[in-house]
Amino acid sequence: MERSERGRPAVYCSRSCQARAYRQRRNPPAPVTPPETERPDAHARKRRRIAEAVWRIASEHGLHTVSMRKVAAEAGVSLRMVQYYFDGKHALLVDALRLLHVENERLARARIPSDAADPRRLLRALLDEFLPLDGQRAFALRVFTAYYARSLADPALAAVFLAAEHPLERLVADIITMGQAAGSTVPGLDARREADLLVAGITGLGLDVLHERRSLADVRAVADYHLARIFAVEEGPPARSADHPRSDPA
Amino acid sequence: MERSERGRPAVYCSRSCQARAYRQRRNPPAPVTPPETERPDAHARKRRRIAEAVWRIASEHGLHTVSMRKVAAEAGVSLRMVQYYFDGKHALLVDALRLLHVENERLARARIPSDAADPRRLLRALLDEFLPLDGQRAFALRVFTAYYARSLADPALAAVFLAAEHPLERLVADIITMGQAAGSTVPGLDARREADLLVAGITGLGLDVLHERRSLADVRAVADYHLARIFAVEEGPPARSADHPRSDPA
DNA sequence: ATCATGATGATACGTTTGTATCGTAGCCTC
DNA sequence: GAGGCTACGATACAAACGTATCATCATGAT
Repeated sequence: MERSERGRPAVYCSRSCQARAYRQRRNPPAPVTPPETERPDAHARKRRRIAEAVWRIASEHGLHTVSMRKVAAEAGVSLRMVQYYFDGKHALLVDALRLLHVENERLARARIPSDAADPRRLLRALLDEFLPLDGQRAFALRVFTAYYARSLADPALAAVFLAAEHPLERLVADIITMGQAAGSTVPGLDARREADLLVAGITGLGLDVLHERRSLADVRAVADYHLARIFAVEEGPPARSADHPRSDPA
Repeated sequence: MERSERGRPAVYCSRSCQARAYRQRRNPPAPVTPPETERPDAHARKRRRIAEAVWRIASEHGLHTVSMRKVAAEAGVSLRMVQYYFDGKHALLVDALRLLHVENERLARARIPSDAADPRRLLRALLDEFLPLDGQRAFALRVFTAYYARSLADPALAAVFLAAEHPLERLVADIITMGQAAGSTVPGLDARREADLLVAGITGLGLDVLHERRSLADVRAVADYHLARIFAVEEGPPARSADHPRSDPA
């Protein structure tokens, strides 16, 4: 019959405290964060701040070093707060991945030029999103990589990747098809197959850059080669945006 | 001056035991496993057996769930044995990765046909090594993926990948070059760029298969498309070398 | 016969980790 | 002004983890 075997020992301050504790013990389901999506301001900001701490730790020391206490310290809040805003460690990891995903999509969407005039240039900008071209993209790439590996053994994480990343190859394929329609591509292409290998390949090469197994210039040269292979050579000015192995780490 | 604060408390069985303990305490460096590469039989077999347990746990539940005790249980040995044969947890992980690498290279080398007659067929066989075509390859791919992510934050693991995997793109490039010399490829190719995207892309697509984000047939279709793009279309019989997933979970 | 050594069992320590409370302060509403 | 709710602090605890011993039993050298 012992009510509490763990946690702080029960030395009730008053009858009212004891009564409230008893009541809360009776109906455990979710008095915490019931709205889940409302409370548009402070609540979401706190969650985001804690999630950012998860990202930083995962990016710098790996996902396996993420603990509730480290996250709390990194976010500058108490352990209790991490528990309060997230439903346990697993939920924290899953939610942090979700948040990173929407954040990343927001940033990417802002970075690629919306003037869809030149399919080749558009495709180039899109593929650049998978390369660690700046600190932010390298950061996100590291975190995603850590999560990706973990998702092989965690269906909840896998679901986030599944739901999120899929239409990307289709987008690339659409851009190539657009180029085909405009007659600016080499004839006889299979847009879907080209898109599939491009996306998977550039992603992998981006990881190689993180690993310092390849230089960024090298990867961009590979991308340029294949873009030139797909699209008929044109583009009057050389348009070499960053071909020189300028070595721009970070 | 207390000699032992941790571990089993010192209740010496005899003066000789005490003397030995004292001596061992004085010179800590490596009385265990000093030969490191000799003792060709039993020692290496035990290490291998323990490493296999690491692989299995990493493949099934992720690298972050690997603990010394779990490894011991999975390998059917005592915790002490894992400590004895490996120098702590980190060394266990690193060595297990090294062993998996040599094992995988051995298997791959045995699988690809050594008759280097047809470059296209040879390349196809080589790329197949990165796809989870059977239980063994899927298994190894899962483990490597887990390690790869961790290696982003662990230089010792990164070193294993760096030293190991690099000449692979060069090999693919050489095969393409071989095809170019034989005149069986489309003109105007850059063998290195083609090899870089092929290896990175097929690897990434293989991961998609593990994630069940793609079907194996889909990935092989992508590979076939690009092989056909690189090599002039020929090959009378369809020449499907190993389509049936024979499922050999070694 | 003694002793060193390698392999293995047994056990315990100190720390970290996830989680479970209990308590309180500030609202807001009746 | 009593009671409910949310946000937060403080604390505690069991389990797991990495590691550090000590003990024992072979076997082979001295």
